Amino acid sequence: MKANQKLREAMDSFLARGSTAAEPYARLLLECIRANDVEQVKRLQSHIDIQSVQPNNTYLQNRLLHLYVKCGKTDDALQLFDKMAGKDVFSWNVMLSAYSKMGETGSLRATFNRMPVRDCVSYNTTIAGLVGSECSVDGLSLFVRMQTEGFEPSEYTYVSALNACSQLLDLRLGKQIHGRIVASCLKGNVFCGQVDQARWLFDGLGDKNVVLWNSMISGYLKNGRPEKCLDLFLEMKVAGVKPDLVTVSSVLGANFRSGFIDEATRIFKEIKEKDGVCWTTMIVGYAQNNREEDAWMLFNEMLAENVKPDKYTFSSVVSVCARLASLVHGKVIHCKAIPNGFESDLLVSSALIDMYSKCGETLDARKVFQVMPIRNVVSWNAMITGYAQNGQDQEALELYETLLQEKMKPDNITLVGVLSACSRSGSVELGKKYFSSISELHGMKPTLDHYSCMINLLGRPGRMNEALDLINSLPEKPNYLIWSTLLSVARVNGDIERAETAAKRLSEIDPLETGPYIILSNMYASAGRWEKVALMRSLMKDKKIRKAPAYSWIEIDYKVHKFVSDDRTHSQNEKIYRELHRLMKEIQKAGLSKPQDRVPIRILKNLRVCKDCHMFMKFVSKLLERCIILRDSNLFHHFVDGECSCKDYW
DNA sequence: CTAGGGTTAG
Repeated sequence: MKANQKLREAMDSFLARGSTAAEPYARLLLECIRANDVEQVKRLQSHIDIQSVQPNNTYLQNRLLHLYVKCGKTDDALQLFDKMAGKDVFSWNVMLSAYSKMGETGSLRATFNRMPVRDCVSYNTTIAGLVGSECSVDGLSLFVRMQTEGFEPSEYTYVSALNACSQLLDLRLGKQIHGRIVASCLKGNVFCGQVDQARWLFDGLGDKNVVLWNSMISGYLKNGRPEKCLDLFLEMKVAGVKPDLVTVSSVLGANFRSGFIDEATRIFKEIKEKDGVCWTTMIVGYAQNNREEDAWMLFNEMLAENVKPDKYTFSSVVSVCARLASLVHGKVIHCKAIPNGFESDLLVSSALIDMYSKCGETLDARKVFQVMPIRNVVSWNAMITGYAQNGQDQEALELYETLLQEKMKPDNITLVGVLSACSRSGSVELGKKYFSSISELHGMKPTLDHYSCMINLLGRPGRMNEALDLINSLPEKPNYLIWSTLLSVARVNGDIERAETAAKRLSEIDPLETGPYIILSNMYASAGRWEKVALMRSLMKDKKIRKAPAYSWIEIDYKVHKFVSDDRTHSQNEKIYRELHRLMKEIQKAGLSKPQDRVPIRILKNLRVCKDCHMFMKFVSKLLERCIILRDSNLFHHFVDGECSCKDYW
C-alpha cells in the first residue's frame, strides 16, 4: 500500500515536470512493472509513448510485454509487440505464452511459425499450449520436430510430452518417453493412473524440487487417493522442501475430498499471500460440502481483497448459485462476469446455462446458449438436460436433433438427458430408438444410467415385464440406481410385488437408507394393508433408521431463507404459519381462475417432494395466481394455475 | 518467457 503511494507520488512529480527524458522515464516504468501496476503504466503511457522515448530498449519493452500478459491484457501486449523494433526471441516467447494461456491455438501456431529464430523455450511453450488445448497429437509431433532440428528436450518438454500421452491414454508411448527421461537423468511425472509406479520412481529420486513434490501430490489426487496427499504433504515438510501456493492448493483439494473442510479452512487462513487458485479451491470446497453460503461469502471476501476472479472462479461461483437455485445471486454473477470478459467463456457460459435451468428459467438459459461463440458437448448437455428437467421434452429432443445435424458427438450425459426427456413425454418407441443408437450410431457402451432411463421409460406406462426383462439382461450387476428406478416405477403402477423386490435389494446395498421403507409403507397404506404398514414402522424403529431431515430454501427479496420441516425458528414464524393456515382453509373452498403475471415463487428442496405437498402446491398456484417453481432432489415442478409441468409423474 | 495447483454438464 505504502509502496504504491510512493510510486504514485513519483509519477505525479515526473508528469508535472513534463519531461520526456529517456532515463527517468525508463526507471519509473520499470518500477511500475515491478509493482505489477498496469494502471500506472497506462497513466504514464497516456502522456508519453514508450516507442517515442525508448524506441530501441528491447529489455524494457519485453518487461512491459510480460506484465501485460501476466495481467491478461493481451490486446495491449499485441499492440506493443507489433510496434517493437528490436524483437528478440524472448519477446516472441512472451507472445507464445499469452496465446498458450488463453488456449488460442490458432494464433499460437501462427506466431510460432512466423518466428525468425526459435529456442528451446519457444518449443516448450508451444508444446504445452497445444497439449493444454486438446491438440496433443500436434504437441507430440512438435516434440519430435524439435529434436530433428537439434534441440534437446528439457524437463519442461518432457512434462508436456507425458501429459500428451496421458491425455491420449497412450501408455506405450508414455513409457517410451519415460525411458528416455531416465536415460537422460531427468525427472519424471505422474501419469496414466500408474500412481504406484510413479511413487516408486519418485522415491528413487534423490534431489526433488517443489514441482516434483507437487506433481506427486496431484497424482494421488487425480487417482482418487486424497489421504496419500496429506501424508506426502507432511513428508515434504520433513524433507525440508518449502511448500508453495501450488502445493497448498492441491492439499486443500485433498482435504475437501476426504471431508476435512475445517482442516482446509485452517490451512487456508494460514496462507498469507493467496492467489486466485487458492481462493477458487476453497470456494469449490465449500460448495462440494454443502456449504453454499460460506462459498458465496468467501467469493465476496475474495473480491474485497482485490483478487481478480478468473473463468474458473466464475464458473464455480455460478454453480454455487445453481445449487442454491438462487436466481438473484446468479444474475449478480452474470453481470459481474460481463465486464470481466467471461460472458462468452466456455466454462462460464455452460455454468450459466445450468444455473438458469436450475432456477427454472430455460428462456434465459437458451439466450446464453444462443450467443456462445464456441460450444462444446458440455454446453449442449447443460441446455438439453436443462430442458429435460424442466419438463420441456420437445425442446430437449429438438435440440438433440440439432446437435446431431451439426455433427457434434454426444456423450453419455447427453443421452441421459435425451432418454429422460423421452420417458417424461411417454415416447417409448422414440426412446428405444435413441437407446439403440448409443451403441449402433455412436459406438458407445450404454451405462447403467441409460438402463435406468429405459426402466423408467418402459415401467411408467405399465410395461413392467419389459422393464424387468431389461434388468435381467443387464451387462453388469444392478446398482442402487437401477433398483430405486424399479421401485419408483412400481410405485407409480401400484405394483407391490415388484416394489418389495426392489426395496429388498436396496436395503441390502444401503441398509440405512429410509426412502425405500417409506415408499413401501405408503404403498401398503394405499392398498389398505395396515398390518404391513405396522411392520414397516417397527422395522425402521428396530434398525434405528430415521428419516433424513427435509430442508427447503426460498428466495425472497434478495435473501435466501432456509427451513427444516416443522421449523418454528424463523423470525416471522407467526406470520408464516398464520398465512399457511389461511391457505389451507382457502384451498378447502377452491375454484378460481385468473391470469398469471407475478414473479414466480422459487423453492428448493433437498428431498423428493411428497404427494401431499405436490397437491398443496398445485392448489396454491391456482389460489395465489402465482407460478411456483419447485426444484426437488429429483426434478423441477412448474406449478401454473393448478397444473404441474411434471404431469404428476415424479 | 516454458513444467506442477483450482473449473462447467447427469
